[in-house]
Amino acid sequence: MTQEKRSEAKANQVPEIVVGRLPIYLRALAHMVDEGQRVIASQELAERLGMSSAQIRKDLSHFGEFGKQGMGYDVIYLRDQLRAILNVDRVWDMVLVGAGDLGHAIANYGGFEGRGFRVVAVFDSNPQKIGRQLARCKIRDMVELPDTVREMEVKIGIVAVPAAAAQDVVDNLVAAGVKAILNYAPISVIVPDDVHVQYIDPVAHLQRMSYYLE
Amino acid sequence: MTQEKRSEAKANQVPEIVVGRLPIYLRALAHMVDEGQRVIASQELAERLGMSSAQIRKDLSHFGEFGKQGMGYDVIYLRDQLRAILNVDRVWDMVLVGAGDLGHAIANYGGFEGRGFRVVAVFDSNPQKIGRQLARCKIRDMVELPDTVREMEVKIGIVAVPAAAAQDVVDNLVAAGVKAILNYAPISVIVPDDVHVQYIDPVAHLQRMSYYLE
DNA sequence: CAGAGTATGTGCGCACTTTCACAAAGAGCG
DNA sequence: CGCTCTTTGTGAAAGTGCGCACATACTCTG
Repeated sequence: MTQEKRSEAKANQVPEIVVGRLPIYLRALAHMVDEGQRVIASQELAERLGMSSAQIRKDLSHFGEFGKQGMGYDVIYLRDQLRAILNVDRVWDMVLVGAGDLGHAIANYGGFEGRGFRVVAVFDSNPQKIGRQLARCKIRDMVELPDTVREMEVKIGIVAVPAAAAQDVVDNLVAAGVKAILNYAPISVIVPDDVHVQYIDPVAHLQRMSYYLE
Repeated sequence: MTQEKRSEAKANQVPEIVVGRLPIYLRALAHMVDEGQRVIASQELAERLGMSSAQIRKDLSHFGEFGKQGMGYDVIYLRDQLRAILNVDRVWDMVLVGAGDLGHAIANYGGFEGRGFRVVAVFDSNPQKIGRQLARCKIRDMVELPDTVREMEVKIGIVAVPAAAAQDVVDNLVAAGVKAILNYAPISVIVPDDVHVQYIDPVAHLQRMSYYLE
């Protein structure tokens, strides 16, 4: 039954908002493993995350029963289950487009490793940059993008180009078969229904908070 | 009436989820201004952002009446109104804690300027780094943080330190009077009710998408 | 092994969000 | 100026999400 529930989860349409919280739980659990904590109650996890324990339990219940009544959750077990649910019990290859300052920071970011992702190719359209080394990758010409993405069967793209170029880059990635895009350009892009986009826009977050300031 | 509505907006508790969408609208409008578009209908804006036009209209209606029936919205006017609502018709000073790779990337990020924010001070606890120049700032010792934040009356802090140090840094910022924190460390932190926190965790966004992959 | 204590998983109702759909308001044209 | 066309702003309806509260199940102690 638990197994059945887990495999049906995607068909059963787990709410997006729930999926969005799973990485938060996973992040917290990973730290607890580091700290040597073996067991955690939804109550305590909730306090750490500033949310209600019922929400955590209900979120997890979409995917199965992971806790032991009277005890709580085995930290390592739950972490591994969440990794499996989120498909990060493997490593996903990503291509990075844009080798400017931002692209450099992303390529050198140490936080991907160990959490399920890595950059395997970098592209830029500036001839000055093409051929240079960036982290473990040689910077390639944008025109090579379609072939590379297809050959390597990459499903995730990171966009780190100026806003004006972002939609164009996204169209290229989508045409090449990419199904998930992490967009650092401060602009909303349009993609087909079967492609996912997430935005990294620190300024948008800051503005959200500045509303409440003063 | 419009004016009244605007000034009452904060007391009237505009839903957080609405406030969170305003920066998205502002971002899109800023681009339209650049592109020379003068007028926009909620319909067209909605298509660009992949949402419903009714939602845009209802969101804006929390703050006043900005459109002209039969015409749509004056792009520049609406942009300026949103800037005022979000309090970014001024420039907010921010302190950055952490001068590692990530801190460097943030300090050199050109996207803050022009959208209402700037970094005015950088701190690190590593004696090797203290005193060095980073962007326009000299890196200061963490022990100077409380005095500096208070003297400069800074209300926003950016955390770019390892996860293990994040809660400690946040506590320091809060004690010094910071009311908004942008946290790049991949860990949830605890703050008093009157302090706002937003998280930048690219991996969390990636995991959210990898759930749907394969 | 029984009884006390603890924490899960979930049905239910409330609250919040989104969408629908339309009256009202302005633009433009003849 | 009146008629048509467009698009806003918004009540009301539909749809989602959240937390309470409790039955259930497991642990631990004596």
